[in-house]
Amino acid sequence: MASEPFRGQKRKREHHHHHSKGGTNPHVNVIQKLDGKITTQGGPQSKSTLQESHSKGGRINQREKAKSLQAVREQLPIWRSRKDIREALDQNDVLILSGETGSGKSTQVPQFLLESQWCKGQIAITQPRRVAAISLARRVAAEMGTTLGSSSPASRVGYSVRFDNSTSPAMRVKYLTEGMLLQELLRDPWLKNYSIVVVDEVHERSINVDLILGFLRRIVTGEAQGEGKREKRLKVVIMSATVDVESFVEFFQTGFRKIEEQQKQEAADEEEDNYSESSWSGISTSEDEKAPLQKDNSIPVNGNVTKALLRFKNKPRDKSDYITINGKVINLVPDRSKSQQKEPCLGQPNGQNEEYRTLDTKHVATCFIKGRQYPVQVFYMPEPTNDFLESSLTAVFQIHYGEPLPGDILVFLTGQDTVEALQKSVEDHATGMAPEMPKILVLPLFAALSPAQQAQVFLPAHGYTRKVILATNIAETSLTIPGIRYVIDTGKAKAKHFHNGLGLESLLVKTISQSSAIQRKGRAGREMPGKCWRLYTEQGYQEMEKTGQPEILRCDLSSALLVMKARGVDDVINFPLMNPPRRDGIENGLLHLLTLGALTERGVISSIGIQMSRLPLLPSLARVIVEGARNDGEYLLEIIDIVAALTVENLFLNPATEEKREEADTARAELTRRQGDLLTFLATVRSYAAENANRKAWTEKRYISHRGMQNVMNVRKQLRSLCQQQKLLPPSSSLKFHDYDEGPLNVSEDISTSILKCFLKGFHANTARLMPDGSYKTFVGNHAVAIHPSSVLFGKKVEALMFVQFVFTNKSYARGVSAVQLNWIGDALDGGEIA
DNA sequence: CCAGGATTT
Repeated sequence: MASEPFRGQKRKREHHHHHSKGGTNPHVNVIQKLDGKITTQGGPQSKSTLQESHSKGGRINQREKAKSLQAVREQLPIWRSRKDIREALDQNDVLILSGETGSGKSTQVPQFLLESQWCKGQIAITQPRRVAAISLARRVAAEMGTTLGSSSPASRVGYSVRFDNSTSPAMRVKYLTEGMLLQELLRDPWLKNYSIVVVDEVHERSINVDLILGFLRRIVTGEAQGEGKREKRLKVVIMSATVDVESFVEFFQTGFRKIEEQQKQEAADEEEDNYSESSWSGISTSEDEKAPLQKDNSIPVNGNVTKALLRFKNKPRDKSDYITINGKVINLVPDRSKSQQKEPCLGQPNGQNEEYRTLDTKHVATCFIKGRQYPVQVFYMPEPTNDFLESSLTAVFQIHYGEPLPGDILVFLTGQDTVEALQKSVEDHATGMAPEMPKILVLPLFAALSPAQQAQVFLPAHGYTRKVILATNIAETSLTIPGIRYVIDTGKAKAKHFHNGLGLESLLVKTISQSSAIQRKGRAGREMPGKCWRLYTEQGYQEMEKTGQPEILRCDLSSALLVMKARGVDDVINFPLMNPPRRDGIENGLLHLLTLGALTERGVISSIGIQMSRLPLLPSLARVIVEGARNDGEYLLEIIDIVAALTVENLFLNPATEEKREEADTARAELTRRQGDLLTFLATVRSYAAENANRKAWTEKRYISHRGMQNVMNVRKQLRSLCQQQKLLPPSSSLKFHDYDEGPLNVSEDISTSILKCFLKGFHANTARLMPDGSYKTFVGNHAVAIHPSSVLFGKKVEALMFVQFVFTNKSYARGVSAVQLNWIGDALDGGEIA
């Protein structure tokens, strides 16, 4: 074993919060399966205590339960602030509430506000994850002494997540996922159902949260224009775990300030038409400079060259950004300033909401709530390490020899490869331990693991044994593991990053942020005082970014832009975002939507775009569905099956041993199609659907995820239903193959070709051709690309490829690969996707 | 010539 890294180490104590016994979650007693993920639930709200009953006795029981929970509520740190929180929102539109772990904010804030005089509608609380939305709703229902959602029409608490809606008419408090609120925004742009929207876990800065904050700011400040305004004001609560309250305050105040300045400006404009120059994000706005940004999007196909010359121009007042393609001028930001201006709406001074206009800082209140966590002692390395696996190994045994039981160890690693490597080395070393030492049980934990394997982590080890859990980031926020007292933090994680010019995403190991490090450390202090070993120096910690980069700065923006366009945001460049993405990222996303036909030449969402936006899919995949609906939707059911499979990650499991891998290969052989992964998915979905006897055994034999296939069937059902609603599919009664239980497993060559041609409508930019040396080069940009080893086409040579994902890890890989013909790619472009 | 951090509609 390597030398001890922590000898002569620096010690430091952080965050000694007050703690009283009988905290929120002293023991965890229920394992709940949801969506293939195992989650724990806190003790007091265990499943058995929440079994709803419609009998009278059951209701009395509920009330008694709620009464006993009241005492627990009053112990929460946030309880003392309930009056302040209510008053803050009596006087302000926005409250930024920063509450540390264990403060009770996610369960209590909605209950406090329910009693506010102005709160007549529903309260929405958004969560980034499904499980959180459901378990919080369950907890709050118990505290309020009411049944949960759909179990009774009188229920006052419910939740809404995809595939699982538990709501009722009398409901006042609704927990929902961020994605669900964005979906509601499509139907109800002013969120009229709600008196308050509470946005929880904002510090995670998911792209959905950033979009939601933008939409909420537009509503609450009056930046949003158009018809259908609210009669009552919307209140907004932003809840964050970290201390960077400032940026959220600034974000909302900017909105209020902007409206005031706009109104002053309008008054001034009565006298003088002001054409002052302004610039956005460093882009020159000079009129003389004809092409401040110019890009050659040449796509050579069949000798023809489609030139997409991108030119931007900006007149600050009318924002008529446009692209020129083959001499055609196409607006990206349509000018609706003439038609939209004078509409009286929320927040404008001539309306009944005059108090909006008293512009001082009173629009935005802030509040800080102490958390309740056990103290965690932190150790740093005296010197940086260049081999975190070796350091982890040393640290595991240093803890095992030096720290008492009970107390399990959680190690944060980067991915499946590092988890498996460390598992092997820890197990090897453990065999050489003295027999009187406690045993070590090593448990891997990452998303691709089967639910049964994930469940191992939550079971107590029997005998004189210490659990060592080797996890990816999944254990940082998504899963909470009981019994952890020692955390080893490598300071690394894999992060995805989208590269605009290349249309390529990378998945690379990066140094984590300080807030991630704090979050990881906190995993040791949930049930008792703990210790955290950071496999980097204290200086290393100081040099980390304070927070991680928001997702919106790291991803393909076409999806987010379609979300905005479909919800009436034409001027996407001025949509309020806390961290506006680079201009070229927006251009790229808009251009992508344009080539998909989701936008018209004027930059307005097209009928195709509207259809796409109603599908819970990436724009490219949504476009494939819409394409499949043309020609009488002949192959749309097949396409839906494939798309459904594409949306589910880790469908085909990767067995740990070589032997099992071969077993999987032979079992899957009947599903494999030489045309590639897409048609292999089709055969898989149909074959699974046709299996009536034992679907679980069917998946196990083939090393296919059972949960994953169940998910595929859910998505398939949803896509079919959405397509029927939009008349992309005929109603089910006249549908020949409504369910493929009887459908053919194989499709003809002609049908395969038609299907792949539909996919080219969404993915013509993701194509590559075979080079003389046997490698593949993309059509767009001529970049080298290799077929991913998980593909059925791995190692095969075909004249051209189409792929669903282009990702850089060790090198550039194509995933979701199909064999196509060169001339199909030309056809896809001639078909007029630039409508 | 050999591999996918985590969410979500």
